[in-house]
Amino acid sequence: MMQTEKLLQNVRLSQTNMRKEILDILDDSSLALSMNEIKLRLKSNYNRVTLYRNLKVLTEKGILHQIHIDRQDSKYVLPLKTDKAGEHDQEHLHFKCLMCNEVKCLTDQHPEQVVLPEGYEKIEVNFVVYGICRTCKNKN
Amino acid sequence: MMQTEKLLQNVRLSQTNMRKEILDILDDSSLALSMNEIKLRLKSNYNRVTLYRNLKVLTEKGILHQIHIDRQDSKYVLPLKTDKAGEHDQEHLHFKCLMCNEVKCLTDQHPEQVVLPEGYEKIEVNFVVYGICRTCKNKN
DNA sequence: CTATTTTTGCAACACTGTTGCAAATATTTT
DNA sequence: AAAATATTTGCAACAGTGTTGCAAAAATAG
Ligand SMILES: [Mn+2]
Ligand SMILES: [Mn+2]
Ligand SMILES: [Zn+2]
Ligand SMILES: [Zn+2]
Repeated sequence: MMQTEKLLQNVRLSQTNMRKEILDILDDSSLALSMNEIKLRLKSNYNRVTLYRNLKVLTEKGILHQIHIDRQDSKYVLPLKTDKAGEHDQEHLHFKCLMCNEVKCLTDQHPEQVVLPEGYEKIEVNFVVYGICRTCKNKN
Repeated sequence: MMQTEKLLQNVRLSQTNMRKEILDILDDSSLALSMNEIKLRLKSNYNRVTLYRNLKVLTEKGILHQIHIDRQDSKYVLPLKTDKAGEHDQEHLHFKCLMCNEVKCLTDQHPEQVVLPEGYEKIEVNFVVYGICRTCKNKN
């Protein structure tokens, strides 16, 4: 069980049911989840705008990390997952399987440091590899 | 002037006005352009669905390359630009300036080869770096 | 417990994605 | 070049996400 209360407290956000559920859902999931996948796992029928606003604020506060898969897909992960603390500390790639659509963080490899042109400043990165996962490959 | 006719011919797509304009617009642009930025540069008022379908089919045929910036932004480039032929051949990073929102292909650097877990197959990559460009940096 | 602050749900609108279908246009065949 | 065929376009329509304003509800501070 994760200390959701602590996470919210640290960034001075109220402890609401939806927020605690979102964090629990992501803590339990081994995959990055979309807004809709999170919505389907919520216990009650919350409003979609509220979910949108909560994912947004949790991302802005740095509690959640948003992966931009493509125009119609974006996924969220909880870097401080109970069983994975620390793995997310460095830049890493993400993998989206084009058959099953699952998204995984490839935290065991770290891309070399990005070198930008003179005068450019890096703030954040979004690295996604698209392909076929092992499970899907073994199915056909 | 680019051989738009050749490009379309090669993939057996009809030579329509919109398609030729799209290719000309991207050939002229030093930046990756969004659907809307392309729409604004079109000579006549084409239908947005048609533009969407053309960008889609041109991307599927491999003539255009689509960069997934984030959930509300995706950009298109013409890798075979008249003055840049070949630069796009290898995997490369893209840079989005969070102040001016411009997106550039960083074709002079190539990230090291991606290594995936055993059994995974890579099909495509999408690497985006967010930050501040030199121009914007010099403004403040 | 009360006052204050924050969050929620709802309505409303914007934009992109997506499909079906008939009309228009491009290509192929005679 | 005209007719036949294949492809593309524009329009209507709907879906999903993003986004804001605002009043009601819930959480937090005093
Ligand atoms: Mn990640
Ligand atoms: Mn590029
Ligand atoms: Zn898969
Ligand atoms: Zn800039």
